Amino acid sequence: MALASSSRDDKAEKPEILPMCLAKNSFLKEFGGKDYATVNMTEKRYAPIVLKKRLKKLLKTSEPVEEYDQDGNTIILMGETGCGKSTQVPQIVHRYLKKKFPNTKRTCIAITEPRRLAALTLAARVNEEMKSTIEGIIAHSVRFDTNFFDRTRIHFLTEGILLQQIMADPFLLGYHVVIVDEAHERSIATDLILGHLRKLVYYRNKVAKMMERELFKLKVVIMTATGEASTLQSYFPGSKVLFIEGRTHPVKINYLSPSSQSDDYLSLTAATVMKLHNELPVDEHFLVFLTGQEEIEGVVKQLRATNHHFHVFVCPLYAALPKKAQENAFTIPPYGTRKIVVATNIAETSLTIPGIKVVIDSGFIKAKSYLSSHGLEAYQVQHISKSQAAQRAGRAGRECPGQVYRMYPKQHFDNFADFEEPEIKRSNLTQLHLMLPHFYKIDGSFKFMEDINPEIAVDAKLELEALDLINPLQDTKAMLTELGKRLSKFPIEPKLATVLYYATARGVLEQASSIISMMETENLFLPSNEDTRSLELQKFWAPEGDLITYLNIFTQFVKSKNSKVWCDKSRISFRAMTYAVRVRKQLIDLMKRFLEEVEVDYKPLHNQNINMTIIHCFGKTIHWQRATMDPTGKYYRIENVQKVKHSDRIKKNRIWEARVRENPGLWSLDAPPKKILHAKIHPSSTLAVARPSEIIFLKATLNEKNDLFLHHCSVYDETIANLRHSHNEITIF
DNA sequence: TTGTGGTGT
Repeated sequence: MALASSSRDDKAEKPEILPMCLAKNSFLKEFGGKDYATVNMTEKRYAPIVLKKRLKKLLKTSEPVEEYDQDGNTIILMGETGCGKSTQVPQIVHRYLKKKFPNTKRTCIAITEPRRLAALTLAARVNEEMKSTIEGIIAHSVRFDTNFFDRTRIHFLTEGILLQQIMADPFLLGYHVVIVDEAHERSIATDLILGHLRKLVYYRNKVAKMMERELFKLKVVIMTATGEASTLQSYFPGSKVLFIEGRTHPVKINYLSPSSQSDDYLSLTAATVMKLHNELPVDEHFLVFLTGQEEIEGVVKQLRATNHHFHVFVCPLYAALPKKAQENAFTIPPYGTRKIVVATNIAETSLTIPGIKVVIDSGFIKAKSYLSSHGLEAYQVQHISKSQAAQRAGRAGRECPGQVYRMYPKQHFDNFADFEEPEIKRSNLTQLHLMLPHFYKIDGSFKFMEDINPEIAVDAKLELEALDLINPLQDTKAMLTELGKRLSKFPIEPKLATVLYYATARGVLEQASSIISMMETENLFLPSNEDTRSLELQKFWAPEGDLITYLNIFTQFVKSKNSKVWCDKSRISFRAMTYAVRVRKQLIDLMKRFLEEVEVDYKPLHNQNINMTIIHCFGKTIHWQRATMDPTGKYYRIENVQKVKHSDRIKKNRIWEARVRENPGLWSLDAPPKKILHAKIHPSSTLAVARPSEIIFLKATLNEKNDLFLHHCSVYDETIANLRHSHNEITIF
């Protein structure tokens, strides 16, 4: 790895990128500062308790801080993918710590990854490279899978796990160095972690200086793709920036000539693939980037149907495709055959396909966006960013020099945004706002790298207020209600956590957690033709709708003793079911733990339909997600004013009628309606055909064609709505 | 009458 350094003062200068072999020393020089190798602290034992005490004392007496000066303790490490930084930097840091603190019982490095698979494979690879014979020195932690020990020195974990650890211990006393990998991906978790670390580095180092204990320092390494450094650098004032040389091969870029451009990028892409297939050597495999399943299947069909089919091996690749079919893309095709992988952005970051020499880039991506005017997440086809185009092109140069064919002219590329919008700007932030008070704990402040969109924040707070999880009149740091505090640690959406709480009070925790864990799975059903699907579904189908159908499927899976054979026969994903079982156990365990100090009254349900009770728990919690059918058979939202028990502010902002303004496709909340936009029950729902007159839904999405679809639907008529329970509500103190 | 990609002590 090769590094060059730059400080705040010479930002304008183009950084020098040095060859690989000099990397280690320059990194260590920056990492250890001047006193590297001269400091030899002797720590008899690891002493986090002392550190915690001093940190608390410091925070009690410290003045508000304008700028969290990193004082050289944060390093921003920029380098292309494939430069080896994810495996090398943790080892370099590990050896540095060992040398610097030779008598310390234990030092530990955390490395966060956005994806489970990366955390698992990197830990395995580093373990192999270091030839470590003691189990657990290098460990991984992802949900449901950890091999972390007290003796662990290098800990690869997902961002989600580190967030949970921050909420449990904001000072991260178990770590001496935190490395944030793939920071450029800017997931919501990345943004929270970076926002926390910039404060923590400041305070940990202040205490370390006061106590003259090097060991109490926290150092942070932010590893990111090459690109704009100034945003990160000003967010971490006093940080060092280093550049690492890449290990990828050159990729020749071919743009579409302006004369051949067309609105129909699909036909253009398919035609280009066929043309290139006829021109290029057959052992140069293709990777085609499109936006979604439907497009991909269409193009795949087209490519397979041509008379070239003897020489092409066409593989679709998208997340919903069963694992078995996905594996085709990773195989070596028959001799004399060209492999053509047609993929979504799953192949952009998550999966690396061997043997690719040519990339065909449509220039489009299907991405989530948040429509704050009506609190909906929408999926829309958009232009990619320049950095995504580079990322896609890079896929052609993993093993040898390659080329990319961009289905857009250079002039279009020049108009692309530099980077994609970070997830925090295009998502519902309800769950984030429930976690946020934990991040104010250190010194009562928190600032994101880029401010949250205020409309999105208002939406999130209103929903949390409606759920009684926050008190909006309080400061952010003290905003959570007692219930909110408890539910903030559940790994599910706040509204689902609240459903779980009500379900517990009514003695149907087990059933509600089954249903919720089923909703957490993706791609539950294996592909099958429509006729067999409806036959199979009959076995589980519940007249009440999707929620009880999920419960039936779960119950029968458990009855089958979690059998894969049963799953295959029922055209249900075994992977999804196994996942649901684990999520369910986690939810029940968490709920039991949080209710330990609370009296729960589990009265048996008598003379009452248990399914109605379960549905009532959902409907009562999310009463603003009720919808009713109009005479034309389409759905719109209803509001039941009597049931709105929270503040007037919410009533004003959330008159949940499905109306639309001039703008087609918008589900207006409060503006005078000009035109009513109707929602449809999503075809995957068991109620899509029956279409009962009154329903609740757990999710609404807007697709590319402006169809507003309701998901996870259940019948919810007046009988259920007015259900009275003899059970006591849980009171939480 | 249909689903970009991730993630959670």
